[in-house]
Amino acid sequence: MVRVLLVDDHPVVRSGLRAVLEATGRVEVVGEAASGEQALALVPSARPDVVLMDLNLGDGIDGVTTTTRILATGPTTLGAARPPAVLILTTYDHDADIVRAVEAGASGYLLKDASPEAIADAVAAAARGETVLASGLAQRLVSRMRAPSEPTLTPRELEVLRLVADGSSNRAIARALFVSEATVKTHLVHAYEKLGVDNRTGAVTVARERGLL
Amino acid sequence: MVRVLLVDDHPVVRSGLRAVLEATGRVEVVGEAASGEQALALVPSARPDVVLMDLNLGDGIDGVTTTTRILATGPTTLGAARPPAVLILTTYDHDADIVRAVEAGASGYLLKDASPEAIADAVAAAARGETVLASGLAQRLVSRMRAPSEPTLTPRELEVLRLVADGSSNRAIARALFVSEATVKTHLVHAYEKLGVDNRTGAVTVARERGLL
DNA sequence: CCTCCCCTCAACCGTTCGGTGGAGGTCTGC
DNA sequence: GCAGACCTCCACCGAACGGTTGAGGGGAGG
Repeated sequence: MVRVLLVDDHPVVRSGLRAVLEATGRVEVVGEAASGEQALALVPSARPDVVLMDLNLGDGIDGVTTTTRILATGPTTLGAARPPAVLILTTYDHDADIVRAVEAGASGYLLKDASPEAIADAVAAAARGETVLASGLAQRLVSRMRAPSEPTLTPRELEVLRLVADGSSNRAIARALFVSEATVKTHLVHAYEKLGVDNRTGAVTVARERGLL
Repeated sequence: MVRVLLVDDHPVVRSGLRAVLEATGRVEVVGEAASGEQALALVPSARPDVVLMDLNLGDGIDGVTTTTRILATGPTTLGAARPPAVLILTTYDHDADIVRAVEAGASGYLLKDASPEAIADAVAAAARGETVLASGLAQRLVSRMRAPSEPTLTPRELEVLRLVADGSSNRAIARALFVSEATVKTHLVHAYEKLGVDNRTGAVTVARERGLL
């Protein structure tokens, strides 16, 4: 029996996962958490083999952070030989956080519209130490490694873009970030190039589509 | 026993709802549909008292359309005395479609992060013919009736705004809509006033927040 | 019929943006 | 130590945008 901890802020989804997993007869749900904080508190006592975690946890710490912390719990914490595998569950395929979670050490990710069989299989695979990636992300990771066809915005560029999204003028952004207007324009021009657009509104839309904002 | 039909494109959510509802002992799940089309096909034979419907059904016809059609099935269809009550289930509180669904005759709406008790209560209330509205929308409906503090964008303004969101220039929008650039600017100025902003990027953001795009 | 709303267009103005081509600074990693 | 990335800033230009006023036509509804 694979010991699983469910982490999702929706009670209904937790019930559904529990029903789906227990129906397989191969999985034992050893706990449920409605937030990242709860999950972190439960891991030591519940000692799951696999943590099935929603990325979008509403208020509180997010799924990526929770994943990082769970995987950081070394052998020192209680008697666990090693931290549990973390399997990411998410609604949207185009969530930039997925990449971050996998880079943080998650064993894979699943879409919420997956079939019960697919979910059960993925849990079993994660318990065996394997990695499970749905197609979309696999492609994205490969392409990111191979050729950075989707360039990364620098922190400063992102910061500027966030203010642009609010409808701020370059002057306002400059004041907010304590830099000159020229600097703001430079950041924006760079962001335009990276996003493949030629104006601020398009940049905001593309950034949103890629989950950068 | 209240007869309920579940409509959601996520198998996990359907399982969760089934588990939650059947645990109350007052509800019988008489069917599950993964799409609007399936739901419409199942209603006559399953004869539910209440249809619990997700607004976001992925591909195919959407939740609002499905709701409209279900409620349009009069006594002519089979032996049903009247169409079932439709209870909307949605993830986001700020979805403009909620208002449309309620206007289409839905008996109320629930958020997916609601507690099992709240969901069961809402289903029971809907079966009794009552209306259940979560707080957010109730306020919105009231305020929309009382004072249009949240003005409505005209169809043309929305159309322009959608193109703006893609990063199109006024000139490009004018060409796309076969009007002059002056007209585009007029629409935009009106939209800015209604949305309480003073530039296109801010307008897009506010419109997105309000679920208008 | 007359009003109200929506869509359409024009001309003019000042402001803001987008694009270019620089330049100097810090910090990281090889 | 030096390349490379990142952040900072300047000056200039044309293009696009935001704001205003004014105006005409069509459809819905009292």
